[in-house]
Amino acid sequence: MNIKQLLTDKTLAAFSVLGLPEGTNPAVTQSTRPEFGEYQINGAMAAAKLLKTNPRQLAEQLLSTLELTDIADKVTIAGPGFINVSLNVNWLARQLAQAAEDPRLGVSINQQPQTVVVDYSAPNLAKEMHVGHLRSTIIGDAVVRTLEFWGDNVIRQNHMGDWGTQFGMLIAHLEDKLSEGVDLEHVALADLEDFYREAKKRFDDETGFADKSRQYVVKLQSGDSHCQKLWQLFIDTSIKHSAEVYQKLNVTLKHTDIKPESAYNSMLNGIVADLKQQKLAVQSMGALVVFLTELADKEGNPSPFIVQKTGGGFLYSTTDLAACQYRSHDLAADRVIIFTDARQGLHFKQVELVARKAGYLRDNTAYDHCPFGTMMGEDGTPFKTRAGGTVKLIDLLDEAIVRAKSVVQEKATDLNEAEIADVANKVGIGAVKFADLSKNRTSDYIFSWDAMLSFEGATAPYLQYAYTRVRSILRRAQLVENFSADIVIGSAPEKLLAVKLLRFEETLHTVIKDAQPNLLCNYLYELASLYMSFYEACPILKENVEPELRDSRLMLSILASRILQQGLDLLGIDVMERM
RNA sequence: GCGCCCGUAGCUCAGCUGGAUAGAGCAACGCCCUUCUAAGGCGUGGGUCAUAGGUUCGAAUCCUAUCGGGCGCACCA
Repeated sequence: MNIKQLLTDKTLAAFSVLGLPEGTNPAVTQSTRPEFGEYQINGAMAAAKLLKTNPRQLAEQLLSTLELTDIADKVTIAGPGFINVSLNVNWLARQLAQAAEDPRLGVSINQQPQTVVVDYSAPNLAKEMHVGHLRSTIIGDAVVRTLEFWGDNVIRQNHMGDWGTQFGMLIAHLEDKLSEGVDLEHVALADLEDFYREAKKRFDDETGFADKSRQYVVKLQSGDSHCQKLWQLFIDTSIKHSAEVYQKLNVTLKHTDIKPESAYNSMLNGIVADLKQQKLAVQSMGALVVFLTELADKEGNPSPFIVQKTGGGFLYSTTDLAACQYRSHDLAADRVIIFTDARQGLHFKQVELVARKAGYLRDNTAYDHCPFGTMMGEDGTPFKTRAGGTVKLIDLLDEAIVRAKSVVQEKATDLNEAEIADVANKVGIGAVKFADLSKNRTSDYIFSWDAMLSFEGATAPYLQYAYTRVRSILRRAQLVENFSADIVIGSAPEKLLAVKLLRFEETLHTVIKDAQPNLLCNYLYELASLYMSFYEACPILKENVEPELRDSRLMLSILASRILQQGLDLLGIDVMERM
């Protein structure tokens, strides 16, 4: 059930009867204040402006034409031409009854599924995952889960960085270590982060090492078997690390979703040859470049986009073009969504321009780069540890779980050790994810241990707690299988909760359209909050509650718990029965 | 220099295609556990929506300029 859509359709029908031009925006929105009902139709004012008529009069015409019998109790005109709709409680109750019978909780299923390729997480395999990978990984995963729930055909692609220049450096360093007789598995690759730091130091300081590294890249990319064998060791180690992180983070990415940069290697020569042949790419200062006049500066200097380095090497631009070709043509994607930080905005703009011109992206493939902000420290400067290094993601998650455990032990009195461990895990991970997912900012993202691991207010634990409260009631009620009862909405908290429950689908659509899970976070928080108010104000299992009223409230509780669980699951956050 | 993103309560952030009196959480201060889990609820205080113009019935939202912050602009990804 999508109330907003329903009212939009009704308004459009009325517009059509009134002879308003096609495309007039009904502008149906959720009401801004309780006294304005639940929805308001603002389209009359804009339409009146267009037709140069009196908005109030047009609103009155619209009102007499609108067919909202049963749906609305009261439809009134206010101010310059607002139309306020107050929904009928019996109608609401019927919609809720339908949602309760539906495994999809009343959310309709996509009638025209699209093939959507979602590129997310994409860690650099030369290092361990650090906090900078958090956003792409969990935002991408939430959007993927939501798209799948809606019914799209989703193809996850973990565009792992396994082919870059750093691997030359790592291989060169590893080779030296091996010649010193170091035990490979246990020493050299035990801590990829340390290993990377050592190699980087040599790359920067040691004469000759950088050149040697570059030679190794060329050897690797041209298929040298010895180099590939060493390279494979890094890849395997690193993928193992990332799998651990994904599991701990409750992220759906699997080994089969990995489509790393190296997977496009065989396409790169062809891409470059084709760009030359199409006269899109030209030689410039030794490199092969596509000049983009669309992105020229004020003096008319076009923006350069290098597709092949001096000396013949390929770069990520080449790989991303190949990825466009593969996704749009081979996978037949209707939409490609890429989650990376905002610093790559220009790059993806360039990729899309070139890919469209060259035909690597079909016209009917949407290409959505969804950026997010750089991680900042609490002082507003780029985020680092006190020692000046990066924070490993796995360490962050472990700390979250430890902190959660101490809170759980303090608050939960009747849980055994195993239950405490389980709750701590779900609360800690949930808190980290919710803190991040609930933010919309595309610029600065301020990282704060305290904010992230605080378990009060608008946080995952609040939602999880709301869920356990509902479940506790449902357990006590000892409901029979397939319990069902009439829903009667008699009080304000019940109506507020009812309307919110019926806005689940509406919310999911906005999440999908803009690839913004924070909208789902807001919704779930408001739902939990309204349930908490309902819980305090509307007794259920207490004495002197009429059986009909009790059963109706149980129905509302069942729906609330199911939507909370489903919504949190779309965010990749688990719930539990007790906490 | 050019370009992109951003500036909303003390702090962290919402605010959907322009709508009515700009909302949450944290922090502060009251109240509410013999009664369905107090990780909770109810209430109070807190705002020149960076600034200045413009567009219009109506602007936090759109346009222009300025100031402030972040980031990006040729062989890293």
